[in-house]
Amino acid sequence: MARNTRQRILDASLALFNAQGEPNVTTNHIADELEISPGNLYYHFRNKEDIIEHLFVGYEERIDAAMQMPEGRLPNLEDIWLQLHLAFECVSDYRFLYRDLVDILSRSRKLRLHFARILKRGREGITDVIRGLVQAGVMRASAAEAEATATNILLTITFWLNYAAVRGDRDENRMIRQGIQQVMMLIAPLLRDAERLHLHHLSEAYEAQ
Amino acid sequence: MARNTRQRILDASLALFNAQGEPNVTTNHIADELEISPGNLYYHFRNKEDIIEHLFVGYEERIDAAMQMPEGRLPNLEDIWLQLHLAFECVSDYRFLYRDLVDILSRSRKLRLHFARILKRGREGITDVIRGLVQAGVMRASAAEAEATATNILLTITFWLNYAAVRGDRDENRMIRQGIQQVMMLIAPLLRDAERLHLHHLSEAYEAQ
DNA sequence: GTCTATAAATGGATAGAC
DNA sequence: GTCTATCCATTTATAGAC
Repeated sequence: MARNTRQRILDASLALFNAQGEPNVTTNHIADELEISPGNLYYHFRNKEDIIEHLFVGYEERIDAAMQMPEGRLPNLEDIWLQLHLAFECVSDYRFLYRDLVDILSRSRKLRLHFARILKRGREGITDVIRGLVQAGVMRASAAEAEATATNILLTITFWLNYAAVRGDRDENRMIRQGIQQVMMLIAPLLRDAERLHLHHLSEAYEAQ
Repeated sequence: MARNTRQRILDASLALFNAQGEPNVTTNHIADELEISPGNLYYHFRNKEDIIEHLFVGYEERIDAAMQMPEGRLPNLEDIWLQLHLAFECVSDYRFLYRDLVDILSRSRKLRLHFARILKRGREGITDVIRGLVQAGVMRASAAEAEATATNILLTITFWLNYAAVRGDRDENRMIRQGIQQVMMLIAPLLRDAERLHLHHLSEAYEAQ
């Protein structure tokens, strides 16, 4: 049952962190939720930070997977849509991390380094896609505009859920859909007419679901 | 000296919150910093939340002032630059609020309502400017693009400092300059050629300072 | 207005029995 | 592996003297 309890602690912690915010969840809350003793929890993890670090490992795997672009060919608009979906859903599943991002990272040099690396990889992936679209003639953007757009997309993915939360939005799925639409609208002005039209069709279809 | 100590507590709190993050600053830290007793601090404020709420009042005045657009005429690019500067500097001066935004707002219905109102007003102000530029023929954007751009600018102003912090940026002034440039690059693709050129000239001059 | 002293509560963490 | 009991440190907050 060791593996089991350990995993249950991680699952319950993630759920509680996401629901109430990491600063508002104590190790006692987690133990209570699972109906185990605090001592038992501390048998499996050194401390709360240790739990967070293990959750982060799962997050990092998820986000790395979500950042994998189709190899050997240029992504089309549908591909991009899918990638955004994967990214936003990962962010959503680990939203506790983003909710108090600066504070959580400030406590751990390790997480700080890993997150910086994730941002860097995300930035590179997005930049590659944009450059590819420009070269394929689908998109028109100066080098500076391409850079700014990449930054902008990353910023939106990273903080969209916080923005939605602060505005008072509660509906999880709606938040994600709006985030994706927001990113798509950012790149729309850079697209050639045909693709721009295509994008708006996709957007309407998506909105209707 | 009552007024004096009260104000010193607010000043010291703001400085400490900004430097270390609000969750990491206790009322004892604040009292220590001022070399007054905790009891004295609690004579002037009911609790930590009370201090935050009073700081928020100052913030709200600042941000409201920063959102005032020139009346009776269309803003030009230089106006927009100035507005962004005022906005980013206000955000920077009260960055503790943005650093742990979701958590701080989650604790106080009052702050939540006020902040939602600020976002709403900001959104309206930005939308007005964009619409004005479109009508003046300076900018080209569909209604949906204009909406998305307004949202995007607001998102950037709100979370740029966090993004910079997470990337490991320390230089305060550099962060602000980059934030402004980032916003300007967002609207560049929507501008007519002449204004776009003008913007890039402004941008280069700004970068060189 | 300000201080000292201290209460009251919480949260993190450990020792030792089972 | 798990529990009970408990300790320690921190933080908030108040009472009462000056």
